[in-house]
Amino acid sequence: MSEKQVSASVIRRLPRYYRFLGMLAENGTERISSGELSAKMGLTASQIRQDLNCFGGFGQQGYGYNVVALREEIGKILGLDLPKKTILIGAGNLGRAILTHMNFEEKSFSIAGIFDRDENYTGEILEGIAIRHTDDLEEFCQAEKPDVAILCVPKMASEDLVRRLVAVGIKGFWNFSHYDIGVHYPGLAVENVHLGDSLMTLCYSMQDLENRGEKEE
Amino acid sequence: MSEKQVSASVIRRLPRYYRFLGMLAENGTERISSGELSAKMGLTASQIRQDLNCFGGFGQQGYGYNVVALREEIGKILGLDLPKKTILIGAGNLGRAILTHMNFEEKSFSIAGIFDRDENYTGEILEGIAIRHTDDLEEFCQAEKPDVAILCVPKMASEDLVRRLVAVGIKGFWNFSHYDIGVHYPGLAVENVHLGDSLMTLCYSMQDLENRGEKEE
DNA sequence: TAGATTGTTAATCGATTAACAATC
DNA sequence: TAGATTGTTAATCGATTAACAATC
Repeated sequence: MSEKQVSASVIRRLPRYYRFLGMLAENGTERISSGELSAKMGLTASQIRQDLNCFGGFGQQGYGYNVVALREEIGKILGLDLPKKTILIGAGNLGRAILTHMNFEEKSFSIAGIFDRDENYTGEILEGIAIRHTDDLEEFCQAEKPDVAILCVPKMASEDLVRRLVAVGIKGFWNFSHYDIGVHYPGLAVENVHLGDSLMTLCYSMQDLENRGEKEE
Repeated sequence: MSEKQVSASVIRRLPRYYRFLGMLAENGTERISSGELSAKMGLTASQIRQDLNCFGGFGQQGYGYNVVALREEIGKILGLDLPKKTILIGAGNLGRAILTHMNFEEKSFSIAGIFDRDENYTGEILEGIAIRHTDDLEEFCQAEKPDVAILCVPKMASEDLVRRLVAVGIKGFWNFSHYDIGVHYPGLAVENVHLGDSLMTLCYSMQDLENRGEKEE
């Protein structure tokens, strides 16, 4: 049962399928065809069928796909059911916003600890968890063996922190810092969030929109 | 002087170039070749040269690229110098984190107003700006004519808000809500940030890492 | 000048789309 | 059964990589 490597392009679309199927399920839609779904999502029916068939045949000819069943399959493919013990590094504005805004449990992430280097934060309770000082990172990780770290610290602090976290066995990073983990540590699971890049891309689109408008005049 | 449409794949790489060149400039590096830069960034020299040549020849044979000059060129291509009057909708945890964490001015975004539907927030000052009630949105926008809205509200609230914002002339959205603006309003500049999708992608990578590990045993 | 490195064209690779036979 | 829609193969399209002549 050799699993053929699935391309990153396909994987990146799975969460979006998962979201749309969730919405459909909420609306009580029972079944959907690739054609209907493609119209809603703004892509081609072919692509949807190709994407899904990387993982198996989840549909039925002449019927389409069962919304709830397909959603669950995609959830399993993504590993949303795999438990992931998680720590948050950096309890500033961004760390707190992420902590409260994400539905971690829903995706089987459990927040086991929160760390910050600011001693004024130490002991403060966020979402039922006391903030620890970064000095206690090693001790905590050796005891608790977390899998994932959410990195909400400035770039300057990241290099050292990543080294320490990798040393105590962290295998996955949700990286909001601007330190390029992937380049330095291959073989980890890293997901970089560069909000600045996203804002710059919007910037380009705005300019592009304006240029196009001028040309039409 | 017909500008050929540049592909989204190229555009999405520009902010990353911009960031790396910024780092190099900080370190005092004066010039860099596509080969050196590709090694640092984990991509091919060919790709860098191809990407840059979508916009013009910024290098010099036998020498490479001037770091500071190239960075500025990319900034201009992205439109970082184009002023963008911006409003924030939703002053909850996430909105506040974004407000304080992003370097808006650096990219010529100026925050002109902040709105929230929670009356308890009205009048509160964030970064020198008083939070307004969402009811005052139209009046404010007709007077101030902002270009961009940062949408940090729940999905439920977004549909109505986007309709209202488009009506008063907002052309760009930095969208942290889960409402799919692009599908409903083509012809706007929209940049969606789906943190949940990013977290699910990390989830997949974790599972994948584990599977690979097991196979090797 | 000789060496280095770009700009650019050509070749390759992968991803998307189209088509259609299989089948519910 | 007839109609619909999948799973899957083949065709197309676009993006990445390789190669090399131009040139600083």
